[in-house]
Amino acid sequence: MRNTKQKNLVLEIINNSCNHLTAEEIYMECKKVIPNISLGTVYRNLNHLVESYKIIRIKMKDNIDRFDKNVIHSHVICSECGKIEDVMFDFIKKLPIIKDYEIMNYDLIFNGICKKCKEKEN
Amino acid sequence: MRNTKQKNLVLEIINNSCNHLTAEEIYMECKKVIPNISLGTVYRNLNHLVESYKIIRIKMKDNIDRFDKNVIHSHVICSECGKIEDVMFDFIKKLPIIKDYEIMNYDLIFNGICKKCKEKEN
DNA sequence: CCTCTTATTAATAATGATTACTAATAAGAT
DNA sequence: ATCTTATTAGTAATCATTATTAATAAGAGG
Repeated sequence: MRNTKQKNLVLEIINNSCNHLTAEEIYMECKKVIPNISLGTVYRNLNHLVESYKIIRIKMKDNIDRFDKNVIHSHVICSECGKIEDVMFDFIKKLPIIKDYEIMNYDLIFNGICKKCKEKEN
Repeated sequence: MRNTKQKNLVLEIINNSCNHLTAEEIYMECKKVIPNISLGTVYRNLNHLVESYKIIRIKMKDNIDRFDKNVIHSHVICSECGKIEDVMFDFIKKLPIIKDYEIMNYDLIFNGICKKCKEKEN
């Protein structure tokens, strides 16, 4: 895996963001620095960075992936409006031993209804 | 939400299967009973059943969703071959209290490398 | 510093899982 | 039985993501 300014930029954008960015959003941020960067390049580097555990991919119900720093934490997603937030609490203290598998990490997503949507319901 | 033989069939197929079926696989099973059932009908009912917590949706890296019974358990997925298996252990004893959210359930996926892929690597 | 190999890139086309649309049908309430 | 409307079959459209290709640039090894 080679070092490129495109790959470094994608990683830097994700590490410096507090949001859970989509590929399209990362692409727009990249263009501010490298105006002619290609969307395909962003997608390819996102895949590389996920595979090398530099970032994490969050699979959303709307089929638009989001990307985040690889810091141990979980997420809570509102089933109603799709809002996603970090949950900074270690529900799983250490990686479990699962027969016939070498476990690298885990994805934990809590599904629920946020305050705003709850109020709208009533 | 109305009861239809199509919706009941989709639910029955998922509840009677030990695998994590794709929409296409469920569609093929449905056709054995209702030959002219539409793929769109399967997708619509899958969405209804997920929204009403009758089944769960598993978002996969290959962007092909899989569906499973709504019984509390987790999954382990091989990053190499994509194989998915059940993990019948309650890592999270009860749903946590998260500020500003009413939590309904959670999705927990362990990522790792299976025995077969590990052996292939060496 | 210079090759040389080959991973990476920009630009664009293609893919395919899922959703949208529409007229016909059938739940199930009254 | 009638009526409303959610659901259906069939088909077309969507669009996030991947594939393709010729040109470029890491970075290894002289």
